[in-house]
Amino acid sequence: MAIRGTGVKGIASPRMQRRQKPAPSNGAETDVSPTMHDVARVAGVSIKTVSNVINDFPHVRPSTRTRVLSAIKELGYRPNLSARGLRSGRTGVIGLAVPELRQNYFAELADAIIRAAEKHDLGVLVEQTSGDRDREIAAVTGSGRLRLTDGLLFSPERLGQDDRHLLDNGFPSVLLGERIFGGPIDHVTMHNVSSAQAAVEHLLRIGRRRIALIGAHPDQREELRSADLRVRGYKAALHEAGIPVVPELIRVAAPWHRENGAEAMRALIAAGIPFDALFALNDTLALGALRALGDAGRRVPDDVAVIGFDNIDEARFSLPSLSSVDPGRDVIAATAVELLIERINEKEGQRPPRTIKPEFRIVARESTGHTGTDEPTAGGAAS
Amino acid sequence: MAIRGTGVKGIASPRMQRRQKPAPSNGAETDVSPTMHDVARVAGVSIKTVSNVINDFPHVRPSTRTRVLSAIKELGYRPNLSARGLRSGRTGVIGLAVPELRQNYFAELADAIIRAAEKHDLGVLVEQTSGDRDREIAAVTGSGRLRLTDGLLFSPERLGQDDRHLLDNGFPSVLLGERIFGGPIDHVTMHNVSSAQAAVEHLLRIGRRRIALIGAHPDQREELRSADLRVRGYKAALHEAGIPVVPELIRVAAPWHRENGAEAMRALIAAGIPFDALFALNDTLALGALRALGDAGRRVPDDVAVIGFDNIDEARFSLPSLSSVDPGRDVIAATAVELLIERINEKEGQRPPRTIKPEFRIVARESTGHTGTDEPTAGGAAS
DNA sequence: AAAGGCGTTTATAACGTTGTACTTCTATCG
DNA sequence: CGATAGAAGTACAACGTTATAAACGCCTTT
Repeated sequence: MAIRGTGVKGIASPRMQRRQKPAPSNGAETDVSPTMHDVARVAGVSIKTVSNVINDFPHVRPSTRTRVLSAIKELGYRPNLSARGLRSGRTGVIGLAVPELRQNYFAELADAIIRAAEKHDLGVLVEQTSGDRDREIAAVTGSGRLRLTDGLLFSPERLGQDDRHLLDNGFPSVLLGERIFGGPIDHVTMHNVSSAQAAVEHLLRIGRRRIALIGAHPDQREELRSADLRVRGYKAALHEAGIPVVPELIRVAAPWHRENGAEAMRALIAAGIPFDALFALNDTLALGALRALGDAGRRVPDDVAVIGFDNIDEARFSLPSLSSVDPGRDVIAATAVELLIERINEKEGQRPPRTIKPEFRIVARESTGHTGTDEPTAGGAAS
Repeated sequence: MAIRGTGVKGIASPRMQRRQKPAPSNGAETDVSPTMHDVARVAGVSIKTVSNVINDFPHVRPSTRTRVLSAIKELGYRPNLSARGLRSGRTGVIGLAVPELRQNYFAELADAIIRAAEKHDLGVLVEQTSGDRDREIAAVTGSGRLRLTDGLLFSPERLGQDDRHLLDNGFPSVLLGERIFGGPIDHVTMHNVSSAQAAVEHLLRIGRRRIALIGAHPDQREELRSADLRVRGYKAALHEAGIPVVPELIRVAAPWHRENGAEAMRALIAAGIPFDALFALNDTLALGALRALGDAGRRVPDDVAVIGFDNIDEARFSLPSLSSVDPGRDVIAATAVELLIERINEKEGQRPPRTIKPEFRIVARESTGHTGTDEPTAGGAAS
């Protein structure tokens, strides 16, 4: 009964689609994204042929191919990844969940991972868990935003050995870091024990005998956390050198931030225990300790030699530059991405989880008396 | 003609879909992701009702809602974002193109942006352009991977004023940084001139008169790059204080990396020109210069007071801690995300591009003789 | 008691792509 | 020269979601 025209009341006239496509009467292009249909029409072929060209399928005549390609270029066509993702079940994006990028270590890790993923034409959606246990759980169980992704690289900071079961989420995932071992999924980590041992041996080699350690975990139980593993390497090195372990030289610091490194060093100095070297369980702690040593008037490396762990970029430029353990970040990133891709492509026959540890090397710099250019003192493996 | 059974030759039997869904005869769930259809069946409603519940539409009876919600929970249903993206034209993901995360400044920027985006339920796909002009062009013109995204936050490092036109890509985009001004898209940047002026005034206030600058652009033309703008602020401060500008104290350094800061400082010292303060055009340069000052035996701040720009986290923990200009990174991030969202939601009526500059503040630390806790010496606006 | 009105719910058609099955064309061979 | 294999191209149906329009209740109104 309604007369053609504006409806009487709330009767909304069929609203125009957001992206209207005017009939391409003139040569000018519209501002909405063209689809395969448009390309097909311009090239005078079916949309499937367009698809075939785009996906490099065989059985497309060269002449047809060039016709389609030029239509694509002319229209500025770009595939709709949502549609492709819906159809193919793949989005071409993987998720990366890290505590926070403002922590140098994770920024560099993310950097390396994005580069590695890019080689495989994968995008990386970065999620920050902010050192929050619940957010880590959300990320790994998929409650989070990451359902647009094909898989997940997960670097926890709060979840621990007891949360192993959470990793078994049926979603392609690869674990990074040193907080959980023996979990149900692939894991790329590092030679914590042997590389820590090598770091301490480096200090021993330059004649130090009273080697402090900063970064032990507050609770006393020996677990599998990287802190515990590195402490184990520290003790092993001392043991093999026949040097007794002095408990007072092992200092707690958590989390591994600069302020805590500085704080632990101040406490160590205040305690009045003599020491001539420091093994900090990561570079950030070491940099904080360096700061506290400077405040206290102790010269590095003359009075105290210092070595860190992780070999973050900053270590090269601190004053003095910081010796460190390079755990092979680029290799870790590349390996993690490759494992994840394998899992994504895996049909059903779940292979058992793998754990991979790239080789490490000790990078000697000024803080342990090295003056020349960067040069690895020792490579290694065999954790 | 073919007998039922294996085909004679290449006749592929209709292959099963990758994700088969067994009839849900028993209570046990299958391992494939359930869809709205599954939820609808379990809840005994239509799929549209499920959709309505998920999208918090009105006109759903409470009893129906709870029934649907429990079905969702029971099945562990999770919406397929590709499908949603296809249908709605939105993916819920924005792109962030930065040079590289291993540069502290960009890591912290990305950190802030991811947090800001999360507040709006947006994911962030991070792309690294690696300081490569072609890759920056690819990112901004959309040739890259970012077509799964609803919009782009772009922080160029190579593109300059002459590339303005490239930004007009018809894709919702917001520009960050100080390399391009007056472009065709929204821009979130900072008060380069006035904040640089304030930084130098800070040095003047503590009695310094021969203030060096590190980070000027190699080419001499005065453009609109952040380097030029900050140099302008430097000169303005000196001018107002009635102090002549000494060209030899203005040192070139590019790009703004530690090594170049150290290098420029070494050159400055070698040139034998007296100076009692340094304004480094960013913190990274300042940290490099700090390193070189230390090597040369100059005390900071006693012999040379130093102030940087950006207020990266690291500035708080260097030795000595570094005074800096805080350009308001969190505000910049939040603003950029909000502008982008506005543009994404914009129908057609293109509002003209906007440029927004948050307030800045000067953070005085040890490198300019401040010993207490962090405290802003001056806030400011009005570029 | 029939007619409307409003709160709910549903059937169905997109969105843009790729896989399957089929058709048409071309060249080669006996 | 007709048969035929393979290359080249096409029609159509998914993928899982949301928007539209229409239908179904149930209650109020006349």
